[in-house]
Amino acid sequence: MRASDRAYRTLRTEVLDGSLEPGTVLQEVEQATRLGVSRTPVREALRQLAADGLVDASGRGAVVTALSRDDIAALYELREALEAKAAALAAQRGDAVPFLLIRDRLLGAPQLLAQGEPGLVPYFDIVDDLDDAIEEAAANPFLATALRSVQLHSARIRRFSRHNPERLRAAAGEHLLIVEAILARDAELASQATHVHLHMSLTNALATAPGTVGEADEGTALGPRVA
Amino acid sequence: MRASDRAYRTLRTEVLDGSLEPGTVLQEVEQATRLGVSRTPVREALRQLAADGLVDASGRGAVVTALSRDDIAALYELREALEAKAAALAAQRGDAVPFLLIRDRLLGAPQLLAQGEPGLVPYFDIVDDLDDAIEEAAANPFLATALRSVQLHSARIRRFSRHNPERLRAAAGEHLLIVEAILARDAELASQATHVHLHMSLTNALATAPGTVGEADEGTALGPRVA
DNA sequence: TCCGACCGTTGTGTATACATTGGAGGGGTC
DNA sequence: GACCCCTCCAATGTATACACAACGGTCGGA
Repeated sequence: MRASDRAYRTLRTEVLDGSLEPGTVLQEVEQATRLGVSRTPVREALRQLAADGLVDASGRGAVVTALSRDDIAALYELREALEAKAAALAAQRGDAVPFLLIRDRLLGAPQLLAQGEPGLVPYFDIVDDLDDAIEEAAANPFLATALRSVQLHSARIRRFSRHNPERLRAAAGEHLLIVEAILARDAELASQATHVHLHMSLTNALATAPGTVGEADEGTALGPRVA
Repeated sequence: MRASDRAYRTLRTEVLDGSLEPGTVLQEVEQATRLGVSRTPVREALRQLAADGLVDASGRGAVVTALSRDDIAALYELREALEAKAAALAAQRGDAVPFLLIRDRLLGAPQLLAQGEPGLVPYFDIVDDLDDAIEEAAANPFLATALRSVQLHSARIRRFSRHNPERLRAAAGEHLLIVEAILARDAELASQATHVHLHMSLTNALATAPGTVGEADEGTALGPRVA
């Protein structure tokens, strides 16, 4: 694998899981040293992250972007537009088979979630596979690109709902409803069920998320951190 | 301005206006020579174009992407989801002033279009300013990013409607309806008016566009061209 | 003591040299 | 004659060197 890809994936993972907090300044030389590659692939990775909206490259050094509560609300507005459309298209066009499989897996989700922490990974695998199945069924490359972008940012929020099993159980039910609507080829219902799911999800996210995702509580006057 | 920005803008303009046709292979050394810069900024520009979806960078050399009729339909599906949402948000949140100004300008659009070719630039300026005003009024940075992406691809299609004054006059009326809905703070109407406009626009685009936008009719067996 | 200018340091932008990979073409063999 | 393999070449990937611009610190003057 190319060094630039490794650099990109490493940095992206660190931004998504919060080990690189918002406000962190990523400097080319510094990251090149840390990642054991030269500046060239790091530059490329930082440009990519900037295109993703995960860092802000204006000026000197790339700064990891913050996700304010307003940003989360805005992200969900976009998700609603995109995912409702995607669900509707999937209901119209999609092949039933993958959704049948996902339905079965979703029916087992409450058991998974009852296991606590170890069940979370397989649970989120189901949700991710559902996203992929809808994206595939919608058969629209432009929509797919836009969906991947919002999924990227949504991943930064997900870690807050990880510790809310009650919400996850409810979400599993909402996902099931979406799958049923797609299987019934009811585009309108699929769209509305998605709308409902995102509304509940946003409510939970805003209730769970701190003022600004990942922003350090200590030392706001310390200026940007350099990692 | 940075050399990489100049390279990016030059290449992007050439892709959008069709002077670099789909299938054209853009090689780093070649473009570096042509644009009078080194490979480094060209690499950056090509990466950016790939992120935009204007070139396909898989494998060796970046290939200018084609826009099939299916792609155009898919693009309009995404536009509908995004622009309907944006118009609705603009109706809910937007400041009326910019839309009042645009309404006045749109009322003069038929006169502009009656001038033929010289009126086209100011006409499309009005449309672009309306897009910007809606984007601004929607006050959603994620939606704004997605909108800019579809506008980029839409620009590749626009040159087909340039020579259809009748359609442009109708489109001006549809835009006016959207503006009126936003001014009336009627989110549902703004959304539906956008839906209608895009439906008509797509119908026209598919009627006007060749099988694959910009694809050479001669020599499909010649393999990719190198520019 | 405070303000401003100059210089040093640091970081990014660009160019170029070197490494590596992928592919095309030719030759050999089955 | 066709297919496979080997070799060579060209284009991309990576590293590094150089140039320029911005920020900070210090020194001098008011």
